[in-house]
Amino acid sequence: MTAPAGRAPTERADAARNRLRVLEAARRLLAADGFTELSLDAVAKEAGVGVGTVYRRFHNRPGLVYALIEDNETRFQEAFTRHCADGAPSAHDRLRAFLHGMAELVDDNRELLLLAEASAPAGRYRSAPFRRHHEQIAGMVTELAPGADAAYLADLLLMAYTPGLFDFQRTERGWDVDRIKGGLDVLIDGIGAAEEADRRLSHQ
Amino acid sequence: MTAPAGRAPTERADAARNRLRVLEAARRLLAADGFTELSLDAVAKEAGVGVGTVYRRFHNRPGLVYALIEDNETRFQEAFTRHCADGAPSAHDRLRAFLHGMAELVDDNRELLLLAEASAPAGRYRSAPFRRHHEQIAGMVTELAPGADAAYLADLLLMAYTPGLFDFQRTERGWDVDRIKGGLDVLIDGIGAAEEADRRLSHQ
DNA sequence: ACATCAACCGGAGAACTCTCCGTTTGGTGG
DNA sequence: CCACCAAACGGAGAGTTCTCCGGTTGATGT
Repeated sequence: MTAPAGRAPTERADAARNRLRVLEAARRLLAADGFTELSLDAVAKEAGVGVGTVYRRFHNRPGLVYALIEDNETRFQEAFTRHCADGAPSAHDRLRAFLHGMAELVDDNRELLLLAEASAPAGRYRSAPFRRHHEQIAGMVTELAPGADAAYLADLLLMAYTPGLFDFQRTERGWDVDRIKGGLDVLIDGIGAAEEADRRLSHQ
Repeated sequence: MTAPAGRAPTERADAARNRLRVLEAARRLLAADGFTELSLDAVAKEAGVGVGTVYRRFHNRPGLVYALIEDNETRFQEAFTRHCADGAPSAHDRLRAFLHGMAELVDDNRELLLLAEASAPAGRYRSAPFRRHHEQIAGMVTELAPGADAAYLADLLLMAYTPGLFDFQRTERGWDVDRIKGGLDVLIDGIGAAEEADRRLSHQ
């Protein structure tokens, strides 16, 4: 009668049980074999279910891995919402907080994200998290620089968190998260400054 | 004696013959089956060589597809070099020309690039073209804004050409190339403006 | 011409992804 | 308690990717 509070209307008991089994099996295999590979075949075997079950529920590897990360993502969103409620910060400050927080979120889940997007990287732009983040960033950019192409700038800002790039910068280039945050700051200031310059020009 | 002018020192005749066969077979299959898939097994069969031969020479699908695009890339580089020779344009103008030209290059080869990075997207950052472009862009950014983190900004500018994103913007969002160029212009101006603002602040 | 050998060839085979569909089962209304 | 069926299960199988290694061959020096 009452929906089980977890998922969509009335998830069957066996489905719920198997969902947990699969997620736990995935965590177990990742802990054992490292974060560089995760065969869904192996996950199914470890979970004691058929491969069909795994694929029906999670669609593909990114789907499974995102399910593993979901909690961190919602915590990040809550933290951001809380920050916005504190003393009504300016668009500039909110954007900065969002981008910095995002950098930390991605850094914390670097290996998992990398694994997720090793396959099906094109699906990223259609995914729900990407769309949501895009909307949020575009909103703040519009506020900060009403004249600029907010949608495009939001795209580019989001690309800063592409797992492959992020990991490359952190690992191969040896940059720390602060350097990345600093780079993003330049961009934020640049967007604001370009807008200002634009305004001065057209109001001259 | 004389190197065959094509490749590394003394490519064997059979190797050269097979290389061409494979490339032609790939073009044939792409023309026939569309640009959404390209099985290297099928390419090998079509070319009349073993799969091992294909993989040894091109390593993986991106490798093969990049070989297919290589000509366009060198034409782009030559055009850019020519532009830089014309009347010594400013860093701002050169960067703008480079980014716009790149947008057209990527647009022209959209389908192939998308195909190439459908697998092995992480390899992108280590690839020779990426490194070369990065260096070129970073150089111009340094000239334009000596205070900013040129390496980071170059990374981000290059991410604008990620095949998945580019195709998404063009196809799903229905943007034309000019809109993308316009978005890049805002960024270029922003980088310059932020730098200027920075300078004013520190010289105050 | 011929011997030598590094480089190349080819395809069997291991591992993986994802689909398809016949079978089973949890939930519900009578 | 039972009958019903939408939903979930599972694993065989088709299609790929990529590796490995025994066999072959093109280039070179004599």
